[in-house]
Amino acid sequence: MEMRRDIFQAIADPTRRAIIALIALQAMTPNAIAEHFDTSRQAVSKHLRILAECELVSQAHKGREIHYQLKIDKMKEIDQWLEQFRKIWEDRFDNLDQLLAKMQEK
Amino acid sequence: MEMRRDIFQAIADPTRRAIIALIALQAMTPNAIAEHFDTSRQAVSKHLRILAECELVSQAHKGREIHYQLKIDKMKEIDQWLEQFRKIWEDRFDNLDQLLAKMQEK
DNA sequence: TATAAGTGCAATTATCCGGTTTCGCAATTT
DNA sequence: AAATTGCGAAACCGGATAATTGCACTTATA
Repeated sequence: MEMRRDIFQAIADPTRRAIIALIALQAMTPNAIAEHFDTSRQAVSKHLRILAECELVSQAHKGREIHYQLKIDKMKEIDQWLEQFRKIWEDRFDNLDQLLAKMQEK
Repeated sequence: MEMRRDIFQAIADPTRRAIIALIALQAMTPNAIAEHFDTSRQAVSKHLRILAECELVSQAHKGREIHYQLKIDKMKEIDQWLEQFRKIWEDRFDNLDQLLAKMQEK
């Protein structure tokens, strides 16, 4: 029943996106994270589990606390997927640029 | 009716991501798109409906055919969301860069 | 040692999602 | 006019999801 998750599914949930942003700069415990949302600690824990399955977070155990932090490098996968589209919209921008240049010549 | 969808949910499904890539450069009909997948035309139609709800595709009616094309600009929304993380990983790269520079000084 | 705090896991439930099948409608072809 | 083609909508189904609740385990504190 361990479903194969990927990073795109991970960021589909708005709460998960908020968590990702929250722990991007500094590690946080599940309890501390849960305080930022209108949901239970267990629900946050589940989200963290999903993020961990996608290797999007790292865990640092300190006594009975567990500090979660975003593995920022993993986010580059989204960036890489976007690359194909970025090429297109940049090309179109260039074309528009050239068109404007031609119009100015006349 | 369901205004509950956003672009992140749209790209969560792998088939939808493939459709997006397929119609990024040129408009295609549902039938033509469906030929690229191991699924029915109706299923593709459902995906296109979801993409349309997110304003990710444009429709051009030609007789009884409907040509769908990706609204590439909408993809920039993902890019904008990534911006916050791009800053972080670029900063870390800079730090690493400076660290390497210092090490070479000695 | 007894209690409290921090956490993960299991069971439950209501909802959502993606697919198929069937159907109806409009545009084209014969 | 009749048959075909292209399409979306509705009904349905099995599996996935997200949230809650209850519990068990470990670590810290009284």
